[in-house]
Order: sequence, then structure tokens, then C-alpha cells
Amino acid sequence: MKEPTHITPDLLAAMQGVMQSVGGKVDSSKCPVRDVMDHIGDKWSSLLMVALGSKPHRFGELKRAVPDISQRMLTQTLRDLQADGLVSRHVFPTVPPSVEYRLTPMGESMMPPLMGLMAWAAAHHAQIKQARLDFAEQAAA
Amino acid sequence: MKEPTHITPDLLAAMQGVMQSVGGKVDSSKCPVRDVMDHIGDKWSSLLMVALGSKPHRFGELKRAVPDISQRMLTQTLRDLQADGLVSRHVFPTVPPSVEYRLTPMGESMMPPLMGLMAWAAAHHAQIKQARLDFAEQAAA
DNA sequence: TGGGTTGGTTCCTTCAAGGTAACTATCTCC
DNA sequence: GGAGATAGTTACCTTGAAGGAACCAACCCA
Repeated sequence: MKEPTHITPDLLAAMQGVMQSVGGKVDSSKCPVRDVMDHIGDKWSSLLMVALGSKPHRFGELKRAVPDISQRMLTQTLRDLQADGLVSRHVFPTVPPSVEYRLTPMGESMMPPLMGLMAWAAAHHAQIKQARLDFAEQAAA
Repeated sequence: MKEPTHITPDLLAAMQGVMQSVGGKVDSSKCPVRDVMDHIGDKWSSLLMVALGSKPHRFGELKRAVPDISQRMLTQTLRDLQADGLVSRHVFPTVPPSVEYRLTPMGESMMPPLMGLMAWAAAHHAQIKQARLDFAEQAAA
């Protein structure tokens, strides 16, 4: 049994940075964090970021890399990422015009924290699934 | 100007962990990462996690800490976090019964990666807002 | 007797995210 | 002449997330 470490100094610093950028109170709509998190928290953005993190992809490559995304959502999500300055789009006037998407420097700077969270999710997925089972069972009892 | 670091070894390791837990192809519904990210990517979960990260809160305290959450969403989001094993609920049979919510150890283990991403968001918010302006302007032209 | 506090629940409604399918346009291959 | 690949766009529809407001139940105080 560990003592309640709770919050490390580093973590506290990060939190204060966040809370400050939020105005002390987490006040919503004009909250910078939410403004950004709302975008990357959607269904496809983080998946596309991961795919593009490994190497630049063409439109069709992305569609194959993320098989269950619809063409519409792929276009739209790429546009959003592009608008946010996380992804850049390069058209090559080849015989059948081809388009390449790649991370911008800012997009790359997002990968470490993003992957950190995803790695946590991957590592704790089993534990969370078990917790959900336990919770459901306990609720039924 | 930094050289295009692109992907550090550490980051690559994290990505491979994620991709592996995803089956090579990012195949969707049974993807562990998405299963978890879908929950913490909703409108209120991360905000409540941040609030609870600083200290345990009572129901009413949380409502005041996150002023624009509806009572309904607060209840529901807390239930979801509880089901996932990230938050625990303790009822004190005081005169008017009071309820305290606090992070579980797993919840606490999520704070560093979560705060990492939020800190990134806070740090790059201005840059993203500018990128959106530039994009809109360029689209209009 | 009736208002206040605590921690909810229920019903109703709206809005945006997302999916499906069809259409475009150009070039190549069979 | 049609099929297939390139990279999309557009219209339409469904669903689920979220908001608002009212209600509940126990207990306190005055």
C-alpha cells in the first residue's frame, strides 16, 4: 500500500499551467484547453495523427490505414487538422494527381504527449474493461 | 530551427505499443486505444479528472469548480468515470448525506499523460488559433 | 409550515457528429 | 467504349451527446 503520492511536483506544475490557462475556474467555452481538446478528442483525429506520425501518407493510403473511416470523414478530418496547422497538404501534379499529407512541426510536437496518453490507454485497457465488468455486476447486485 | 527530429526512439516505442495494441491496422471498434480515448475524449471527463486531480471533491464542489456543467452531465460523467475505475465514490452518512469523489490509483496514474496533453494544448493554443485564422483567410482568397 | 441544503433522477428537446450513397473529373489500361 | 484508380464533393438521414427544467427524498432550522 503506497502512501497517497497523489500529485508529484512536476504534475502539479503542469496542472497549474493548465488551470491558469483556464482562469482558475474551469470556465468553459473560452477555455484554451477545451478548444484544443474538443478537436483532437473527436473520433478520427488522433488516429490520423498516429498514422501520419509514422510517415507522410497519401489520401488513399490513409483510407487503407484506417479502414473503417468514410471518405467524407477522412476529407473533413484532414481539413480540420490542416486548419489547425497540425497537418500540411501537398499536391503533386502527377499523371493522376496525387496528394500527400504530412505532419507540420507543430503536429510533430503534439505526438509525444498524444502518444503518452494513448500508451497509457493501451496499457490500462484490460484493467478498465475489468473495472467496467465489476461495476456492472455490482450495480446489478 | 531544429532539425526534423520527427520521431524519437521513445516515441517510436510508444507508437509501436499503440499500433500493436491496435493490430497493425487501426481497425476500429475493438481497438483498445479508441475504447479508452472515446471516454476521456468527451466533453467533461478530462475536466473532472483535472479537478479531482488536485484534491477530492464533493458533488457540489465539483459543480462549482466546473460552473457550466449541468447536474445531469455531472452525475452521468462521474458514473462513467466510476465505472471505468478512475474515480471512487464515498458516501458519508452525515446529517445531510455528503458524497466525496476522488481519483483511484489508476485515475492518478492517468494524470501525468493527461496533463501532458493538456499542457501541450495550453501551450499551443495561440498558435492553433492563428493557424485557423490563416487557413480561413487563405480559403477565402 | 415551509424554505434551504445535499445529491441526485426523469422527461423533453435540440444540435452536431458521423454514416451512406451518389456524383464529379481526369487519365490509363484492356 | 467501358472499367478502374486518383481525390474528392454534395445531399440526405440517423443517432447519440448534451442542455434545461422540473421533480424527489431526507433532514435541518426558524
